Amino acid sequence: MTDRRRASAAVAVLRAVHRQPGIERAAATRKLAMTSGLTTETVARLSGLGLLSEHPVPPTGARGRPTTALGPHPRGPLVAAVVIGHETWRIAVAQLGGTGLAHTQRPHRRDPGEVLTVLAARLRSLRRRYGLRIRAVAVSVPGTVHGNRVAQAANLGWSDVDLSVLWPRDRGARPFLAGNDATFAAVAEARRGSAAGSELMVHLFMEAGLGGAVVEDGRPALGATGTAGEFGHMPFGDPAQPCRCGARGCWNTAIEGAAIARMLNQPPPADEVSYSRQVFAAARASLIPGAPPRAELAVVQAVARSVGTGAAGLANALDPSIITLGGLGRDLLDIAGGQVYPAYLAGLMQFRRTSPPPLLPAHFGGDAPLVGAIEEAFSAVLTDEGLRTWSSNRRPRSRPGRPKT
Amino acid sequence: MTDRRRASAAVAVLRAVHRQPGIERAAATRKLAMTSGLTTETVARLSGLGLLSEHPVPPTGARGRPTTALGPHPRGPLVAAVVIGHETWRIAVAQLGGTGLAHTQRPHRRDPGEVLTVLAARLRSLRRRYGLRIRAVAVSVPGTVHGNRVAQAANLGWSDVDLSVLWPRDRGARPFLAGNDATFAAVAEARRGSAAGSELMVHLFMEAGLGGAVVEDGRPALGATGTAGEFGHMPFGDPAQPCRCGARGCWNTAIEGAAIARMLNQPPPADEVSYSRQVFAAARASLIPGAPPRAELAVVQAVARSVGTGAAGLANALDPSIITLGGLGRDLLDIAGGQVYPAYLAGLMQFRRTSPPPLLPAHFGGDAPLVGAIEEAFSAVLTDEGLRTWSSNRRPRSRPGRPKT
DNA sequence: GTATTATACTCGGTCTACGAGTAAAATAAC
DNA sequence: GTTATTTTACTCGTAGACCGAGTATAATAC
Repeated sequence: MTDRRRASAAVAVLRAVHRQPGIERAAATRKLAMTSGLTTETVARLSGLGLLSEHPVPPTGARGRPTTALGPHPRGPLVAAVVIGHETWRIAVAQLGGTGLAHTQRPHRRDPGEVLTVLAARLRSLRRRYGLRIRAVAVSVPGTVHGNRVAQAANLGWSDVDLSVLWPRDRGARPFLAGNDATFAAVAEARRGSAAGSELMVHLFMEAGLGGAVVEDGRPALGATGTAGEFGHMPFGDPAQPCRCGARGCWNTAIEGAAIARMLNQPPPADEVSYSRQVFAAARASLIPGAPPRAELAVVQAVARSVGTGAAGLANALDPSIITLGGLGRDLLDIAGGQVYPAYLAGLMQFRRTSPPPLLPAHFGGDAPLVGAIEEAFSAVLTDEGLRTWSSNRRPRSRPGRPKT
Repeated sequence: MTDRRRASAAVAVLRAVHRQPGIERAAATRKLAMTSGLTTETVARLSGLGLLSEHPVPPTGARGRPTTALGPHPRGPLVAAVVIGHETWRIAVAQLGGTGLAHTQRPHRRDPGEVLTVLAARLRSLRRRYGLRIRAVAVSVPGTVHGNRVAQAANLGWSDVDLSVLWPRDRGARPFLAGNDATFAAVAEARRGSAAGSELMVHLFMEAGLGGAVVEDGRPALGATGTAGEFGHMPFGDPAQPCRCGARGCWNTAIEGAAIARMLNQPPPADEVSYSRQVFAAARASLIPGAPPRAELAVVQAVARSVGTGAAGLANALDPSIITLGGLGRDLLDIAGGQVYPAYLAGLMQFRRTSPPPLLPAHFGGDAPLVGAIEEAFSAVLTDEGLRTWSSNRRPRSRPGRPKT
């Protein structure tokens, strides 16, 4: 039968090392409730496979035989992460633990063909350089992603773009994941950011509009078609306001750049992300003592109240242990936390107010989608299946020495 | 290490039989991707343990050695389910597959002490009658449940009531689960109702207010504190309307009995559930051709639009494969489907409209919480741990014959 | 009757993890 | 300095679950 087991001890150890590089053997043994014998076997096997390395730890002064620290192997598995932003693209290669080995960032002109051609070339080059060490690729896009296609990316002006050209399938069938930037950002916060270790978190990612994700034990809720997390299209707004999505009263109509422009009696901006950033900067400037009051501040405060109320509604419905605000949401808390928090508390059901889920700024800024993409790529690698594939790739050269001629 | 495996083959077979009693051995073998040898071993073991029974199947006329059908064992494990409703309580005992062996329903006077005393006595009696065959108990309450306590149950007038008195812990530590009726109703629909087999469903359960749950692969999303699913307290309503929960603009303020009374310029009803039912009945009556138009119909239609719009918002955010409407929601679709569906479609993001998640009436009516409670109780039983407990309980009498004197 | 087909059963082998016992490498006590 | 204590690592026999190849069984088809 197709392997009915959960993560084997080997995968559990790899995941523990990925989550916390440098974790000590003895600590991992306890945390995973393993017997010391199993740890010995497992670590020996994983080291032999080139999956992790052991290092001595500096003496602690405590009694007992010293343990060792577990870290990524210098020739161990890697993942590639690609982030297509509204002005630049980024590529990174990361090893176990999430630390990067390579990183490139370039501006682009939003032409899908052009961008994908350049990125495909970069990925080919990485493939040549790292070979089979690259075990998975994740691509983040600021838009709606269905399978490997970008259905719609408003801020890029893309629609129905096939991303699978970036990573031709090879015999190894290495995982290729495409996803929404807000979802990846949420994963980043849940695994390594403000919500690290949380069982159930909600991330609200505010850039042009509002996106995000529910993340349970580090796994994002992707929905039936992979398009969950469009929180900006819940009817938390004014029912009279039409939204670009075709509905009315979407939360986004109280938050996104076009909404801010409307409230400021300005024409709809061409680049909403940059526009919102400017308005936020202006609002922030008027906070400086003695600075003249500006209309931008009042608008940002209105947005803040809307975000607070909506966050409370999500807390009521989903009962998360924590909510994080990313992207411009971090600035929002900074500039108008005095509006966000009261609105949040007021929107919570009475019984939730005694210990409300913390509403915190995200830990990551612009790196969030990249970190999340790396995490998701590793999630696809650190499985029993991934372990099998890695082992079988290495088996041919298991006997060290020159290849026979 | 503490058993790292997923459900063993034995548990997988038990779950398959529970899901589909009478499933054929050969079909189960294929469905679970088992080898025939493993099936032989597993079925023999489970039959021997008194967990399931084999029956010949009527000849199909097809070639090949005939298979057998798998069903619950006549002395196999049972669960008890208790449903406390706003006017009556119910208790049922069910065997593998969910079919009932016993069922009682009685009216009550909403006095917590009185109700719990009677229910505890009934459960003691069931315990005497069925002994250790009862492996778990689930209790459904129309209110907010934290652990084993009812935090608040508005329609019962209960607050801070401890349910654990119903089921004293014994050595076996048999699972005792308390939960919200809407959550159990959602599970019922997801496992055996309109959304049977769905990967990701959202259930909206409308009784006094709106509750429900997101159910993924049959498992309800309970939230960090077990109080997820309070969809009625998302701000989908008029921001000016105060809600009993302490917030403003809750969806409930457009839907619940008090809201309906307000819209009809009537005083707030004492029993909202009954009141809403009456209004719905009046609205339904005015649909009969030739009947005089009634204000109730317009109000129910307004409620319908609100439900449709909100359901769309949830679909946008959560991307379910199906949404079901239970409780009064079934009547709502019946009476005012012409308002629900257009509002639902209009509220969906453009790209979801080409194949929107079906919005269907629930399959179960008043039985939904009972069926869901039985399902959840069995979920707690059909695990490796549950299997171990059952086996160890039987081990003493493993050698058939009279007990030694 | 014999062939074909679908299913069930048998049994040796593998893999994972347990658990009890032993060894190693540090500090603490005398 | 030697011995005791503590913590961790390693060894090895055993148990359990499942695979997989081969065999047996019970039906229909020819």
